Amino acid sequence: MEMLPLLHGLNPEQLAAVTLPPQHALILAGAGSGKTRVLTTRIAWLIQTNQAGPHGILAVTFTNKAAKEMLTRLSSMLPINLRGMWIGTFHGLCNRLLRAHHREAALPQLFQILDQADQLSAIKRLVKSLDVDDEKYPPRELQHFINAQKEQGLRASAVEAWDDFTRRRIEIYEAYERQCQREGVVDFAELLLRSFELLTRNEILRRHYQERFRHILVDEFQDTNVLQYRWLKQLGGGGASIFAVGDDDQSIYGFRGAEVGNMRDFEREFKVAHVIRLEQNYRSHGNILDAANAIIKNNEARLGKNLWTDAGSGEPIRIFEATSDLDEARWIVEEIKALCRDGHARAEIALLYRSNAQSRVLEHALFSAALPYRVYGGLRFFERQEIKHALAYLRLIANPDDDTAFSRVVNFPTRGIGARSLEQLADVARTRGLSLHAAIAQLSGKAGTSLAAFAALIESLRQGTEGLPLPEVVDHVIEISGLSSHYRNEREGADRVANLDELVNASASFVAEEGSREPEEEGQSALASFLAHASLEAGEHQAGDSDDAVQLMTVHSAKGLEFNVVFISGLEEGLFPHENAILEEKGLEEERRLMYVAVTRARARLYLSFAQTRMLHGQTRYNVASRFVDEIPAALLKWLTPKIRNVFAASPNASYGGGPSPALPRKAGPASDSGLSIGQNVNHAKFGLGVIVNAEGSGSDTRVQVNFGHAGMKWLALAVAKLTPA
DNA sequence: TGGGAGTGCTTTTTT
DNA sequence: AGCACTCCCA
Repeated sequence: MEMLPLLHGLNPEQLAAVTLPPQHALILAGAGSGKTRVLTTRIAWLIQTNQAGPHGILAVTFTNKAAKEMLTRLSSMLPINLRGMWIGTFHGLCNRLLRAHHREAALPQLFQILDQADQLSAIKRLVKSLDVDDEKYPPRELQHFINAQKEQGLRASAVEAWDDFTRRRIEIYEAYERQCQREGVVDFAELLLRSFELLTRNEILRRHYQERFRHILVDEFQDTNVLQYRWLKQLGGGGASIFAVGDDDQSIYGFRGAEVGNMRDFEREFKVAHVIRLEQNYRSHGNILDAANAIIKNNEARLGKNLWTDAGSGEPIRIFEATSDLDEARWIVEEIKALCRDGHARAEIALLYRSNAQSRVLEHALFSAALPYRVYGGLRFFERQEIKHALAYLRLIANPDDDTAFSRVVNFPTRGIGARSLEQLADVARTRGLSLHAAIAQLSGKAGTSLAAFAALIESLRQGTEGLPLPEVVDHVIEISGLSSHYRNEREGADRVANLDELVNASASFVAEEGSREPEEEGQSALASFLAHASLEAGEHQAGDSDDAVQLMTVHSAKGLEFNVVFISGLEEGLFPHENAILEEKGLEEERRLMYVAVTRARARLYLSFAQTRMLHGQTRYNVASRFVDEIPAALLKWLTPKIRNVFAASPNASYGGGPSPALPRKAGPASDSGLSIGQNVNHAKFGLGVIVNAEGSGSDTRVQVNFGHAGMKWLALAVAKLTPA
């Protein structure tokens, strides 16, 4: 018997994973080990060997991009129609489930989805109407609280009230639930929780889906939160096989509720017979992998895994110590220029940093050098102001009781409806238990007139678009609402007008795509699915000016990507690892995983850099090199600057070779009469080598703040502490 | 109603 | 420093 062509070229572990008999499986897939390939080949194999039909497969990812990628690869592997297959994000699939069973889920057919920003404004509105003290209960904090509860699977009634403060927050959570229900809107976490509850409560539906999906495949399993895991357990509870792929070493979203522990729990609770490890890396050269392995080895909480490659060790890792953030940026630009001269494509060069604030200096330097670049992580299409305005009008057509949408555009473009009128309206709505829109009819006087005119506008939009194809609906709404002319008259409005036009195009291509793919949603208003699409998929990040551009992004957004050349900048204690994370063990381990992710993005060449001083939040900070630099074996590193100032290495006496000494701003401060100055390296008997970052007081009262790296930031009295210049 | 001044925040981010 | 947000005045 011959092997299916689809299995050709898989290594033994990949093959074992792909062809596993129907049983629960945990695949530990290291960076660059062919994870997506295994996942898609597994699906193709199940179908080709008739173990499952497309109908019986559920595949879950975290991002729309990953879902799309999977679908694309699958359709090139299988010459069949994949329509019946459920591939998508957790949220997308839950949306699909809730749309199909909206009645059972107690939702209006055209329920709207609140994105993060919508949710926040809904909470702000609620806080105002409940007369909550927003100093004590900041809306942002409430939003976080509510989402955290939902992600634990907890309704307001189930949250434990341990103190008065929490009790009040629970009341607000409860009021928020009522408000959402009244308005017919759901937030992201609600999509998950609501569909989980639907399946819990409704045995018939539960069994239907449990019996339908015999194979459940999960991508990036290390990123699942508590609720997502329970959701999977429930769907798989009818004897399905769950095939979970993940990498605990790449879990970098703990800060927003991702639970790496789910991997261990899964292994235990589902009695996974043996975990398959994909450790052969097809991406990076040996030195890069060795560095990554050496770094991650310092983490305690690991399932354990060691990447290897047969690609040869390749080049050493280049490391540069800059005197300042500006100096660092300048050096990076010079290096990139040289790389481009050597024939490297700009798009194959990535510039990574820990936090977005770092991009400014880099962008400036790239811009000055006329190097095309593209920054990821900006405002996305569906998040733009003008787009959200247009969508709000569309939402009001679908559901005039959507108070969030109502509030957004009731006076935009301005039509003389001021804060006073809206307060009046909100009062009426509250006392009578009506939506803002419904409350208009109860209002008289001047406020009543202008608001009635707005209600009439919404009604005319609804009537004027009835039966029209979606793109024409969108176009009509943009024109008649006054948005279009408003932005045309605005000085800087040209881009916004263009974006509104683009929205019409987006709706047209949505219809074109959707019509060919979603037979199950027939009969449902195209408008509603378009609105859901807009919420669930915020759209491409801001397009770059040029296709062949240097790629700038945070380490987080680099996950899943790879480049021939990678720069990791700002490798400084306090920045990377971030100071907020250093204190707790878990935080530091997550930072280290982040570093691991960063390093493993590189195929052939990796640059590391750090700066002695950096401007942050309007203040100059004095830094020492990141501990992660020291976790890389010295033999793998090629220093482009003499190795000094590296507090973790025991060579404090190395001198700065050649050139002028680093241009540290040495202000004559209180510290100077002791022979010490800011920016100076010092030795301390207990804490070791550090750098002075701040000083206060004078004479015998002088205290200095010293960054000791490992030992942290300390304030020391000069009279007491024995500090010697290093 | 809109803009100017004052205030406060600032890790990472997808859905 | 830079940005978002609020508040107050013309």
